[in-house]
Amino acid sequence: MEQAGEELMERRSGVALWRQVADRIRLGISNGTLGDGSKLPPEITLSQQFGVNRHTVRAAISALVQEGVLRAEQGRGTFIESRKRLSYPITTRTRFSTGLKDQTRARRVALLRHTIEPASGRVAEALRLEPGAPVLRLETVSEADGRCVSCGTSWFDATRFPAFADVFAETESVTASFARFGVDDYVRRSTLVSARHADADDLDHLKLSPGAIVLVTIAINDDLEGRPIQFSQTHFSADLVELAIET
Amino acid sequence: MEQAGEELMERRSGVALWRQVADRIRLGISNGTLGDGSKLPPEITLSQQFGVNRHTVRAAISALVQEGVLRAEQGRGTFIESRKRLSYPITTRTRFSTGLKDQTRARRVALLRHTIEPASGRVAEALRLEPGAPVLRLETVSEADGRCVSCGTSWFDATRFPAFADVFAETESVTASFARFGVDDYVRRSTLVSARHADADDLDHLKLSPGAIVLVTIAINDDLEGRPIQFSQTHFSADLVELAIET
DNA sequence: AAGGATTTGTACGTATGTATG
DNA sequence: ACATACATACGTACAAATCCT
Repeated sequence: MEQAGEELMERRSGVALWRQVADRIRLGISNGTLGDGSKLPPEITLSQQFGVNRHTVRAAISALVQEGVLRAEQGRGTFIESRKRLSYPITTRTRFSTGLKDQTRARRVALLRHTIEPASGRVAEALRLEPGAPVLRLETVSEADGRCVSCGTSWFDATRFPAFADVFAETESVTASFARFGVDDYVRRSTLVSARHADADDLDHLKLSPGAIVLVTIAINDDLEGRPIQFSQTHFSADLVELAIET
Repeated sequence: MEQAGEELMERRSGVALWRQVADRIRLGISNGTLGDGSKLPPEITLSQQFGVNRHTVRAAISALVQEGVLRAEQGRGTFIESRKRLSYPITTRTRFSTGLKDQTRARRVALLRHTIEPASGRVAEALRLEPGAPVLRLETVSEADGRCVSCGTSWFDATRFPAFADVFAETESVTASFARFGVDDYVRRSTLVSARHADADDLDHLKLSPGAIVLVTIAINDDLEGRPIQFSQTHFSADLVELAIET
C-alpha cells in the first residue's frame, strides 16, 4: 500500500496545518468515521492519512487533549473522551423550560461582569427604549458537569429593573430574578441562530482552542404584556451543545 | 489618545495573526460595529485597534478583498461589499413559511440523487416504520442568487409516497409534492440544531473551502394526523445563513 | 517470565512562513 | 526592500510505557 496521503490540507492559508488536522479529527469523531468510536488510529497512520508529519498530528492531538476531546496514554493509544451533546431546549415559554436540568448533575452560572451603560442602537431597538437610555449589561458563563458550555451577554432596562445584577448574583437565575420584580412569566419572542468560529473572548470563557465553533443565539424575551424585558446574545460551545427547537 | 491596542489577538494559537484580524473584521462588519457600515476605518486606525502592525492589517484586508467581502480603492479607502446573511425561518407550519422567497431573487433547488433503500434504524424510528422498510432517500442542493446555501438529505415512506422523486423533480418543492399526494398541510414536529466543520461532501456541494462551518438541522415533519412523513438532515453554509426560530 | 512489536513522548537539526520595525 | 525574531513543518533518532506471543 504505497497510497500517499490525500494532500487535502492547505499550506499557505493562514491557518496552521496542525489546526487544520485538529479540525479534521474533531469532524471524524463527530461523524464516527475516525477510529472505532473510542480509540483513535495511531499517530503514524493519521499522519499518512492526512499527508503530514507525525509531529503535526501530535500538535493537533495535543490541542484536543487540552480541550478535553481526547486523552492520550503512552504505549496504549489515544482515546476519545466522548460525552453526548447536551440538548438545550428553545421553547416559547421560558418558564416551563427545565433547561439542562435533567441532563447534568452540576450546573452553575457564574456572573462575570455587570455594568450600567447607555443603550446602543441595537440594544435600544430590541428593548424598545430610547438610544442612550440606561441599561444593565450582564455577562455570564455557565458550566455543566465542570465543562463550560456557554457564555452570554444580556441587556435589561435598568430603570424598570434596578439592582437586577445583585438579585441575579444571589439567585443565579434570570427567571428567579424576574420573579423578584413581579414578572412571574415571560415568553421568547424571537431567536436568531447562527454559527461562527470562536473569537478570543469565547476561547477564554469557554476554554476552547482556536478553530472551535460556537453556536450563537440572539434572542428577545417579552413579558406577558408583550413588552421586551431581555435582549441576549449567547455563545454555545458547538462541540458540547445542540439546540432543540420545540415548536 | 495613547490608548494602546487591546492585545486581543493570540500569538501562539495556530492561527496566523492576519487571519485572526480578518475574522474580527468580518465580525465587525456583520454586527455593524466597524466603520459606518459601508466604509472601513483606515488601516492605521485598525492596526491600533487590534494592536498589530499595519502590514498585518493589510494582509487581512487583502484576503477579504480576494474573498469578495471588501473592495479597496487607492487614495479613497476600503469599502464593504456586504450582503446580509439570509434568514431561514424555522416555523411550526411549514406551509405558511415563505422560506427565502422575499430575500432572494433566484432560488433553485437541484435534485442530486434519489434512491429507494431499506430504512436504517434512525430513519425507521423517525418515520415510525419497521427497520428495513423501503424509504425514498432524496439528496438536494439549494442555491439562492447563485450561491449554494444548503444541501440536505430527506427520507420519505416509499410505500405511502410512490414516485415522490419524480414529482419533486418536476415541482422542485417538497410542499408542492406532498400536495400531489393529498397532504395539503403538515407541521414541523421537532428540530435539532447543531454546528460543525464542513465535511468533504459539504465542501463539494456548497463550494466551500476547508475549515468552513455548517449549521446542521435534523427535523421531522408530521401530517395533520400526527404521522411522520419526512425526516431530513440539512447542512446550511454558516457564512450565508442564519436560522430564525419562530415560536 | 522474557523479548519483540506497537504506540506515545522527547530531543535535536533544518527549512520555510509569519510579524515587526 | 531589508533585517530580525519567532512560529510552524519536516525529518530522524531514541526513550518510555504497554501489549502480545
